[in-house]
Amino acid sequence: MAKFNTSVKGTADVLPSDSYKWQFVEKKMLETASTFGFQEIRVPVFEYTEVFTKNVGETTDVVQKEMYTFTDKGDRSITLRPEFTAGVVRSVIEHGLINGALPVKACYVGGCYRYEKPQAGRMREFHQFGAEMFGAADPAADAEMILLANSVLTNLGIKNLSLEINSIGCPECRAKYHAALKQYFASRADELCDTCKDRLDRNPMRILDCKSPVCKAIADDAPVMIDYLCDECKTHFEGVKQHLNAVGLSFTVNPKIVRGLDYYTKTVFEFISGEIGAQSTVCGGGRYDGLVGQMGGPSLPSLGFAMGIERLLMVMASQGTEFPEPAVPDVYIATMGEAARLKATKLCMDLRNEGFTAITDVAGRSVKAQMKYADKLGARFSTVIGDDELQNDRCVLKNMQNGEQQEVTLSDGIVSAIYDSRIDAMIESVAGNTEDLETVLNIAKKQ
RNA sequence: GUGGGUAUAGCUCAGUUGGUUAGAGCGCCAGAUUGUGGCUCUGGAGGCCAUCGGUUCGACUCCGAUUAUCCACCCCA
Repeated sequence: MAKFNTSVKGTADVLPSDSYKWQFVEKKMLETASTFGFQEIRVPVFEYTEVFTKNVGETTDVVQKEMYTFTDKGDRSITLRPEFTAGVVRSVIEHGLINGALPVKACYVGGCYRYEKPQAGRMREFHQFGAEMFGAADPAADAEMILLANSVLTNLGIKNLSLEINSIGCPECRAKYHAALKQYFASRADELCDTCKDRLDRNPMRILDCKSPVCKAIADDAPVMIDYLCDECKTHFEGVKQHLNAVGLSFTVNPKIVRGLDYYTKTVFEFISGEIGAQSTVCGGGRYDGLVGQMGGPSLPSLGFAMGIERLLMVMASQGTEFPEPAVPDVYIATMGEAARLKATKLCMDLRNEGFTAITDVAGRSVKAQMKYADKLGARFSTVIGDDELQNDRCVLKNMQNGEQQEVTLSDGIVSAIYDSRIDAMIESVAGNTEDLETVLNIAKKQ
């Protein structure tokens, strides 16, 4: 019972050897969003339970059986966020952002929590990046969200995703469609699989998505939402497609795309990968024009999307996507003797204050062991200091890549030698582009 | 919640028809003329063989349960 040394089921540690991937992905996401005018919003990991029950939808699986809900010591019912949108909407209303400049554009990164049975691409704690826009009814907004999602994915170097879009209409035309769909499936109810019989009452649109061959065949002849769209929804959907076409982003209209959260209206979309198993939706989103009003704000047309970071990392792993090299120490200072260790501590601090990564021995090991450690860390330079070096105020700085050594002054020689090498590397990286040299030097100095 | 696969060292895995002190590679630590990494060699640490119960003279091995993990359903990112 006591499991003090294992992580909780459905959770995972990101180890130091992997965290640079997460940092890269998250940074790219926020940077890309910024180019679309989206600023990060940070909302609490937990909210009052009602925030989710009332807005994600009472009948959804997420609310009905997947939430981490508990009572706190103040007798409040609290829930760990199973998704971001509800909390972001709550925050945006609470702080009156929607009384400011519209549309409001916000994005987020963080963990979500759902009590599900873990499998490939599905964790109990998982992480999402997403974006929300409030106060934009125009189809251009829908297109912009899709384009943002697409840019994020592209900028991460992810390929071979398919974009599928659909319109599930407004409450009026959807009600008509629901009725028609229910009638159609009810007429063949005895042929449907058991889960679909359940769905008939709860959410008939879900049947369209069923994997059972029988249901699939039946669904093929079912009425299609697009035929039931009212004029407004229809022209809106056309507008979205026009905007996507205008930038040449290819997509397919999939009338069977249904989002599982109740608040969606009109446009819904998914980015799907074929290479990470059954949980193939890597990004999903859509418009939720009724949600802000429903949560006590003004009626404000809004929309958003979320992408699963673990799933993206799976796609990237499968595609062999390159990540920028993780940072390595600039210099390792090996020491011999107590006096040298004291000096090394000071030298490291000087280097760090200059913005370099400097490491020295804190385990009291032999010089050989220290050198091995420096090698494993991938340190670019190393030096050994002992009594001689202290006396002469000089040491030998070794380039760990090519083994070249140079003698430098102990007090300030290490700093300037590493500066020089960094500048050399930068000059090389812009090879021939001499007009940039000054910029390069400035960057090098600042770093 | 429902299925199926798996469970031996930090990692990847061996382990003969059940037979005594459980193995390899990698990794880790330490040595190989006194103060220098990568290659090589030598040595060392590290496993209640997931847990509990059963069958047996004897179980890592066979059986059952539990737990964890993986995959699928469901649902979603």
